[in-house]
Amino acid sequence: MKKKIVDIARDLNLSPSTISKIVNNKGRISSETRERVLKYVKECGYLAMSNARILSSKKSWTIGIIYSDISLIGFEHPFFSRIFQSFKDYVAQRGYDVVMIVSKLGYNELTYLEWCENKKVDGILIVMGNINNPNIIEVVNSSFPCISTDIVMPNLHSVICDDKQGVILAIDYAIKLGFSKIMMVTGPKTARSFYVRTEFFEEEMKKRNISYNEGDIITTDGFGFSSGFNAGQEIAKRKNLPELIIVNSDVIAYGVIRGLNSMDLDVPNDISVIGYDDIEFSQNFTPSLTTILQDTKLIGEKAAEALLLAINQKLQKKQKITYLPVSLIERESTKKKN
Amino acid sequence: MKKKIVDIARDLNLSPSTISKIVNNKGRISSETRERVLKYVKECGYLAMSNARILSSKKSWTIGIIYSDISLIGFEHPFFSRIFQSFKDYVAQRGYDVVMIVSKLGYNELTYLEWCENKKVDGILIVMGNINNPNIIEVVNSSFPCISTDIVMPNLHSVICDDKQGVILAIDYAIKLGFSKIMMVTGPKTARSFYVRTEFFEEEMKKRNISYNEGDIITTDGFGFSSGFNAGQEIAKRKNLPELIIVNSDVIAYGVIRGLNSMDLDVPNDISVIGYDDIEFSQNFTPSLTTILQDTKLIGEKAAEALLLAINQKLQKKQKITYLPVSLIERESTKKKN
DNA sequence: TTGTAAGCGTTATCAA
DNA sequence: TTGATAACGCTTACAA
Repeated sequence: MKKKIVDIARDLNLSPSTISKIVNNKGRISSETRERVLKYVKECGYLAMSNARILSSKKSWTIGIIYSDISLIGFEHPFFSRIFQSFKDYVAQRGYDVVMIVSKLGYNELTYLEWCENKKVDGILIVMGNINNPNIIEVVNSSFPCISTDIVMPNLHSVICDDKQGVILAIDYAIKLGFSKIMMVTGPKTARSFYVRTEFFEEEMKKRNISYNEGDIITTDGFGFSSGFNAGQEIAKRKNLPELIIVNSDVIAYGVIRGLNSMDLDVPNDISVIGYDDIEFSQNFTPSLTTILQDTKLIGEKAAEALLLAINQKLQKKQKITYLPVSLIERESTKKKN
Repeated sequence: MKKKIVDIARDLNLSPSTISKIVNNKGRISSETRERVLKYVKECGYLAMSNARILSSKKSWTIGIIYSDISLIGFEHPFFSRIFQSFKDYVAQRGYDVVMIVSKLGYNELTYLEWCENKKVDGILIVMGNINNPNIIEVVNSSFPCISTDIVMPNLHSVICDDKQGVILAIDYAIKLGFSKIMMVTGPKTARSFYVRTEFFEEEMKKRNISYNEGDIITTDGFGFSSGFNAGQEIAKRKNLPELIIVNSDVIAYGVIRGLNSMDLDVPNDISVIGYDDIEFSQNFTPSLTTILQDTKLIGEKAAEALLLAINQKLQKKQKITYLPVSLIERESTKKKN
């Protein structure tokens, strides 16, 4: 049977509170007894029972995770899965457990906030969420420290990739290849990333005096392959073909390529294509996809770091965005002019 | 401020223990007070503080999840992610929270078992694990109820898809298409599923009197695209080409197809290919992949159901395997003979 | 520097 | 049918 704190205390002829102070690194204790206790504690592998500890202290050493939401993708999206994984590893190293927040627990319908209060979580990670979800809004505006690796909204600290840099990398790369007839295909603008990337596209194209018109930005009505396929076919029908297409998602990009193929246009020989995300299959597509890589591991770590900071320093909540760098991976779907 | 049980008791002029009994559906209470309490409890949204409850009772309403392991894939593997998601939803409906089990919590290296004891979890799901991991072996042989959706071992109840049926479906489909020169490409046999599928392949081929020899089963040395690519090239070099190849993983299958392509062999015109898993991209490959679909949602639900049963009935631990049906999805990578 | 005692919010036992 | 009271195992004022 595992020893409790009273057992340790008895064995060492000390009081439980002394043990507690030592293992939690609080109060002033003679270095002699401190070492004696630490040694013994290590020997018998003592660890304070999680629930008793949480009950009697303010801290729970637990972080609640809001994943999935209205969108049905949830855990199946490798982009967010990776972020979650790296976040989890980072906080685990520092003693935090990670619990999935659910809004229905048994017969009770709970708001996220109620759930968090009930569990006394120390902080909350929104891996993936929806800014219009009242449940999320409530949590963000509560006193719980929060961090997001997806949504951006008032009162919330978000750790996300630098979409502006991504677009710039893509455009400059296109220029370097010798192209000036550049298009963008983007997913639904309800998603923040798709929205801002088109904004930056227009901005940067103007800045570089590259002409383009409205029709050079196509917004698909879905997130998947087939949306891209349709866009690809539509592009192929135009009399004035682009030389290069920047697509704001690898999945859609792959659809675009096949759509072009279906109209007898080759990538990259007729048209070059740049994707976004670098999903696992991007290197296995035919052609393999030149794309903008987002470092999901880094996102998870930085988010974890920021959240733990907020937890420990009781920082005032305010909107903040931490941008992380992206990079361009050169593969076969793009090719120099001529 | 949320009401505690004492607040409720005071408001209603009852004792905390009475309230407790009612919300937990225990003891004999007059239906009159029961209803009065239930009504009030619902009104003010009272919910017992999780940690206090766990501390004073035997049950924690928490299930620990062992995910990822020696293999580095972890959450990035959509197959397991989906299982986890559906498991989580099922148990949440019945009042259980789900916590990731980590083996390092702060400065303490914990075994899985120690962690589970510390958290007093009610049961454990092994989404993905390794049978050689001492940590896992220890947990499986402990008194904690366990369920696995991946590994199979003594003392453990596993809920997995029927690999035999999958192989039979593939072979019979090949026969239906008119083929008799059938090969199998499999991933490393250290993985249970790859191992048993090759076993079943040999068994069923013999049973049907379809001739094949050793060389007709290729074992790749990796799980990825490139492993398949190499296998595809190797096959293409043979003088005696197969008519159909059963590949035990979609990812590898895609590699095989490209490997064949690289040697000027077309799929399905020269050779048909059947995959396994039905990953998201299987319908978007060129050609789209005929494959064996595993119902991940069902796996998660059945595993959850079985685990909750084990928890509530304190069943004796023993090895057991629950097989779930698979199905064949017909797409473009296969084609009738001639 | 160490110990005492109260308290965290429940549930469980037993008595009324 | 209900209510006292003692756990549950820990932390934390406060006292020594």
